[in-house]
Amino acid sequence: MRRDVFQAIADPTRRAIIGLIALQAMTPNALAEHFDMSRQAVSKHLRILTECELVKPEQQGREIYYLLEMEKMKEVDQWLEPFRKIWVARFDELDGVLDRMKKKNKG
Amino acid sequence: MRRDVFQAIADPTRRAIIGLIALQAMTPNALAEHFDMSRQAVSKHLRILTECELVKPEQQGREIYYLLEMEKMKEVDQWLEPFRKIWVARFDELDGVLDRMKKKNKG
DNA sequence: TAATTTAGCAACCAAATGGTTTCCTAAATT
DNA sequence: AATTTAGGAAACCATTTGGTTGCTAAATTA
Repeated sequence: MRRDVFQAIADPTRRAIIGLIALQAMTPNALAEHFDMSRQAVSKHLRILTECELVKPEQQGREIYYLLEMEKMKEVDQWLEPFRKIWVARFDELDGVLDRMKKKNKG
Repeated sequence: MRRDVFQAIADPTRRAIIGLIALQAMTPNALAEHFDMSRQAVSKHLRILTECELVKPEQQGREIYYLLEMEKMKEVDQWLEPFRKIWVARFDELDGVLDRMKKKNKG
């Protein structure tokens, strides 16, 4: 099976989990309360997130807190980077067009 | 089935397709030459990308050029935004720490 | 007009997903 | 010592994925 960030964020439940633990580390039980599914289903998502290294389990007594590995999130950002450049370039282009239009109207 | 940007970019072949057509619109056959799989397999990925509205087919004679819908890519960027804020905040925090260290060494 | 090229569509298949339920172990509580 | 609680592991299931091959239709070329 594929185990990378893109696989990790493909599922909406997993994106929601990421959103929740970004605010604060949480246990599987606490997380499960936010979803309409069994604790085990959430645990499975946590396992995938752990395998993708987007999340790190930290034992605390009999509880396990899952924390977000922010570094891994940057991989998505990095993949996006060249595309962001393209749309910024297009915006600048449009900017130039608008500029020329203004000048034309003035003159 | 789920049909959103995150599903679209989950597959490495699809990410590669996106990368290729970001440079220039391409036909399924032209795309297939870049991969070690059948033209039909690539076409299936194009269908998913089209359903996710990340790509737009444009008929030209008997050829169909697929172009990237850059706007849709921004949805990933938008989802990332709050997380980016967090890691920027952490960097600033670290910055503050380094600053205080410097001052301590000076004094 | 006949042959070729482009590309979508359908059927098929093995493997992966996303969920369930049941079971087990280890800590914490009584 | 017995019980409750937290949470992982396994078995199971339906659906989806990602690939294959074979077909057809339309446009192009000879």
